[in-house]
Amino acid sequence: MNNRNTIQRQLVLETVRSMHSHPDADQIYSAIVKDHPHVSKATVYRNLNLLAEQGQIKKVNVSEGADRFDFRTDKHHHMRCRECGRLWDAPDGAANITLTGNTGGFSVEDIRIELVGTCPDCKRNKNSEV
Amino acid sequence: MNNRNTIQRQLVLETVRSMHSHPDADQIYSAIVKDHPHVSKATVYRNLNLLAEQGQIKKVNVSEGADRFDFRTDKHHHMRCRECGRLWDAPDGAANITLTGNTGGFSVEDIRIELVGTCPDCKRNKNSEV
DNA sequence: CTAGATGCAAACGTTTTGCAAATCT
DNA sequence: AGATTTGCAAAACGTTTGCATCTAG
Repeated sequence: MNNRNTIQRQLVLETVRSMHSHPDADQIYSAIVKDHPHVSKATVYRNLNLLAEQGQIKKVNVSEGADRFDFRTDKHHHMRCRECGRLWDAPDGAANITLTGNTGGFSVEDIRIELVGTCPDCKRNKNSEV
Repeated sequence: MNNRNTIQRQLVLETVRSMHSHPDADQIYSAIVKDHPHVSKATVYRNLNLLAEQGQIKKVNVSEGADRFDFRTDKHHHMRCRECGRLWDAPDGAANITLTGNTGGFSVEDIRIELVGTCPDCKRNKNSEV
């Protein structure tokens, strides 16, 4: 049997599903530990990886800092604000990528896209700083 | 004055320019230390970051493992082989991305694309394994 | 009963940092 | 001379691992 239903695993899954802010492992761990001080960070990491492998959650690799985790498992892109570091979901159809064939014998199996820029909140702050 | 012309900085720049295999900091360091045993890894890191900031080389963030460095500074995408980990330049026009406007007030300033798959070499090895 | 999961602490790989000494300009 | 850069070692950071213990099925 693989995939036992431990309290820890349920907690990790529930916590990721409840946090819609693309948290990293540490934020998920902190949220869990608040109510369950006995849970260890290693277990959180192990379960995040396992749940991501199983497709129950998604691991989002970002170009700066720790990996984020996403309760959304459907295909969508992310926008990272270079000011505050927050990750945003790109609206459906915001970015469209097409492979135009010639990859010189390299088989493309996955495409990772990250839109980097400035979020509305940080744009506002920048303006008011002037 | 910013940007002194130290031997170490020249070495880092020359070494990156001479290695066309998308090396990581450690590989660049090893290549330098071979002939200049006194150079420290911290200096290599500091210069790689500085040269990348100045646009003389490019830092390529990949979704697995250490950052790579690229002598090419022109805009192009990369393909990462999940078998051997090597990075390949995507031929011009291999991938085409278009922003279709609606990013909900988020200003996109940069688009990072990584094509993940299997390189020709590793495809060949896989077949002969069967 | 036992394969699988946990907690802990220690190790890991990558990168940055504090500081005194050295070096460019 | 003076600001910048270096080397070194130590720390930071995010993540994984070894191992003895525990637990779900």
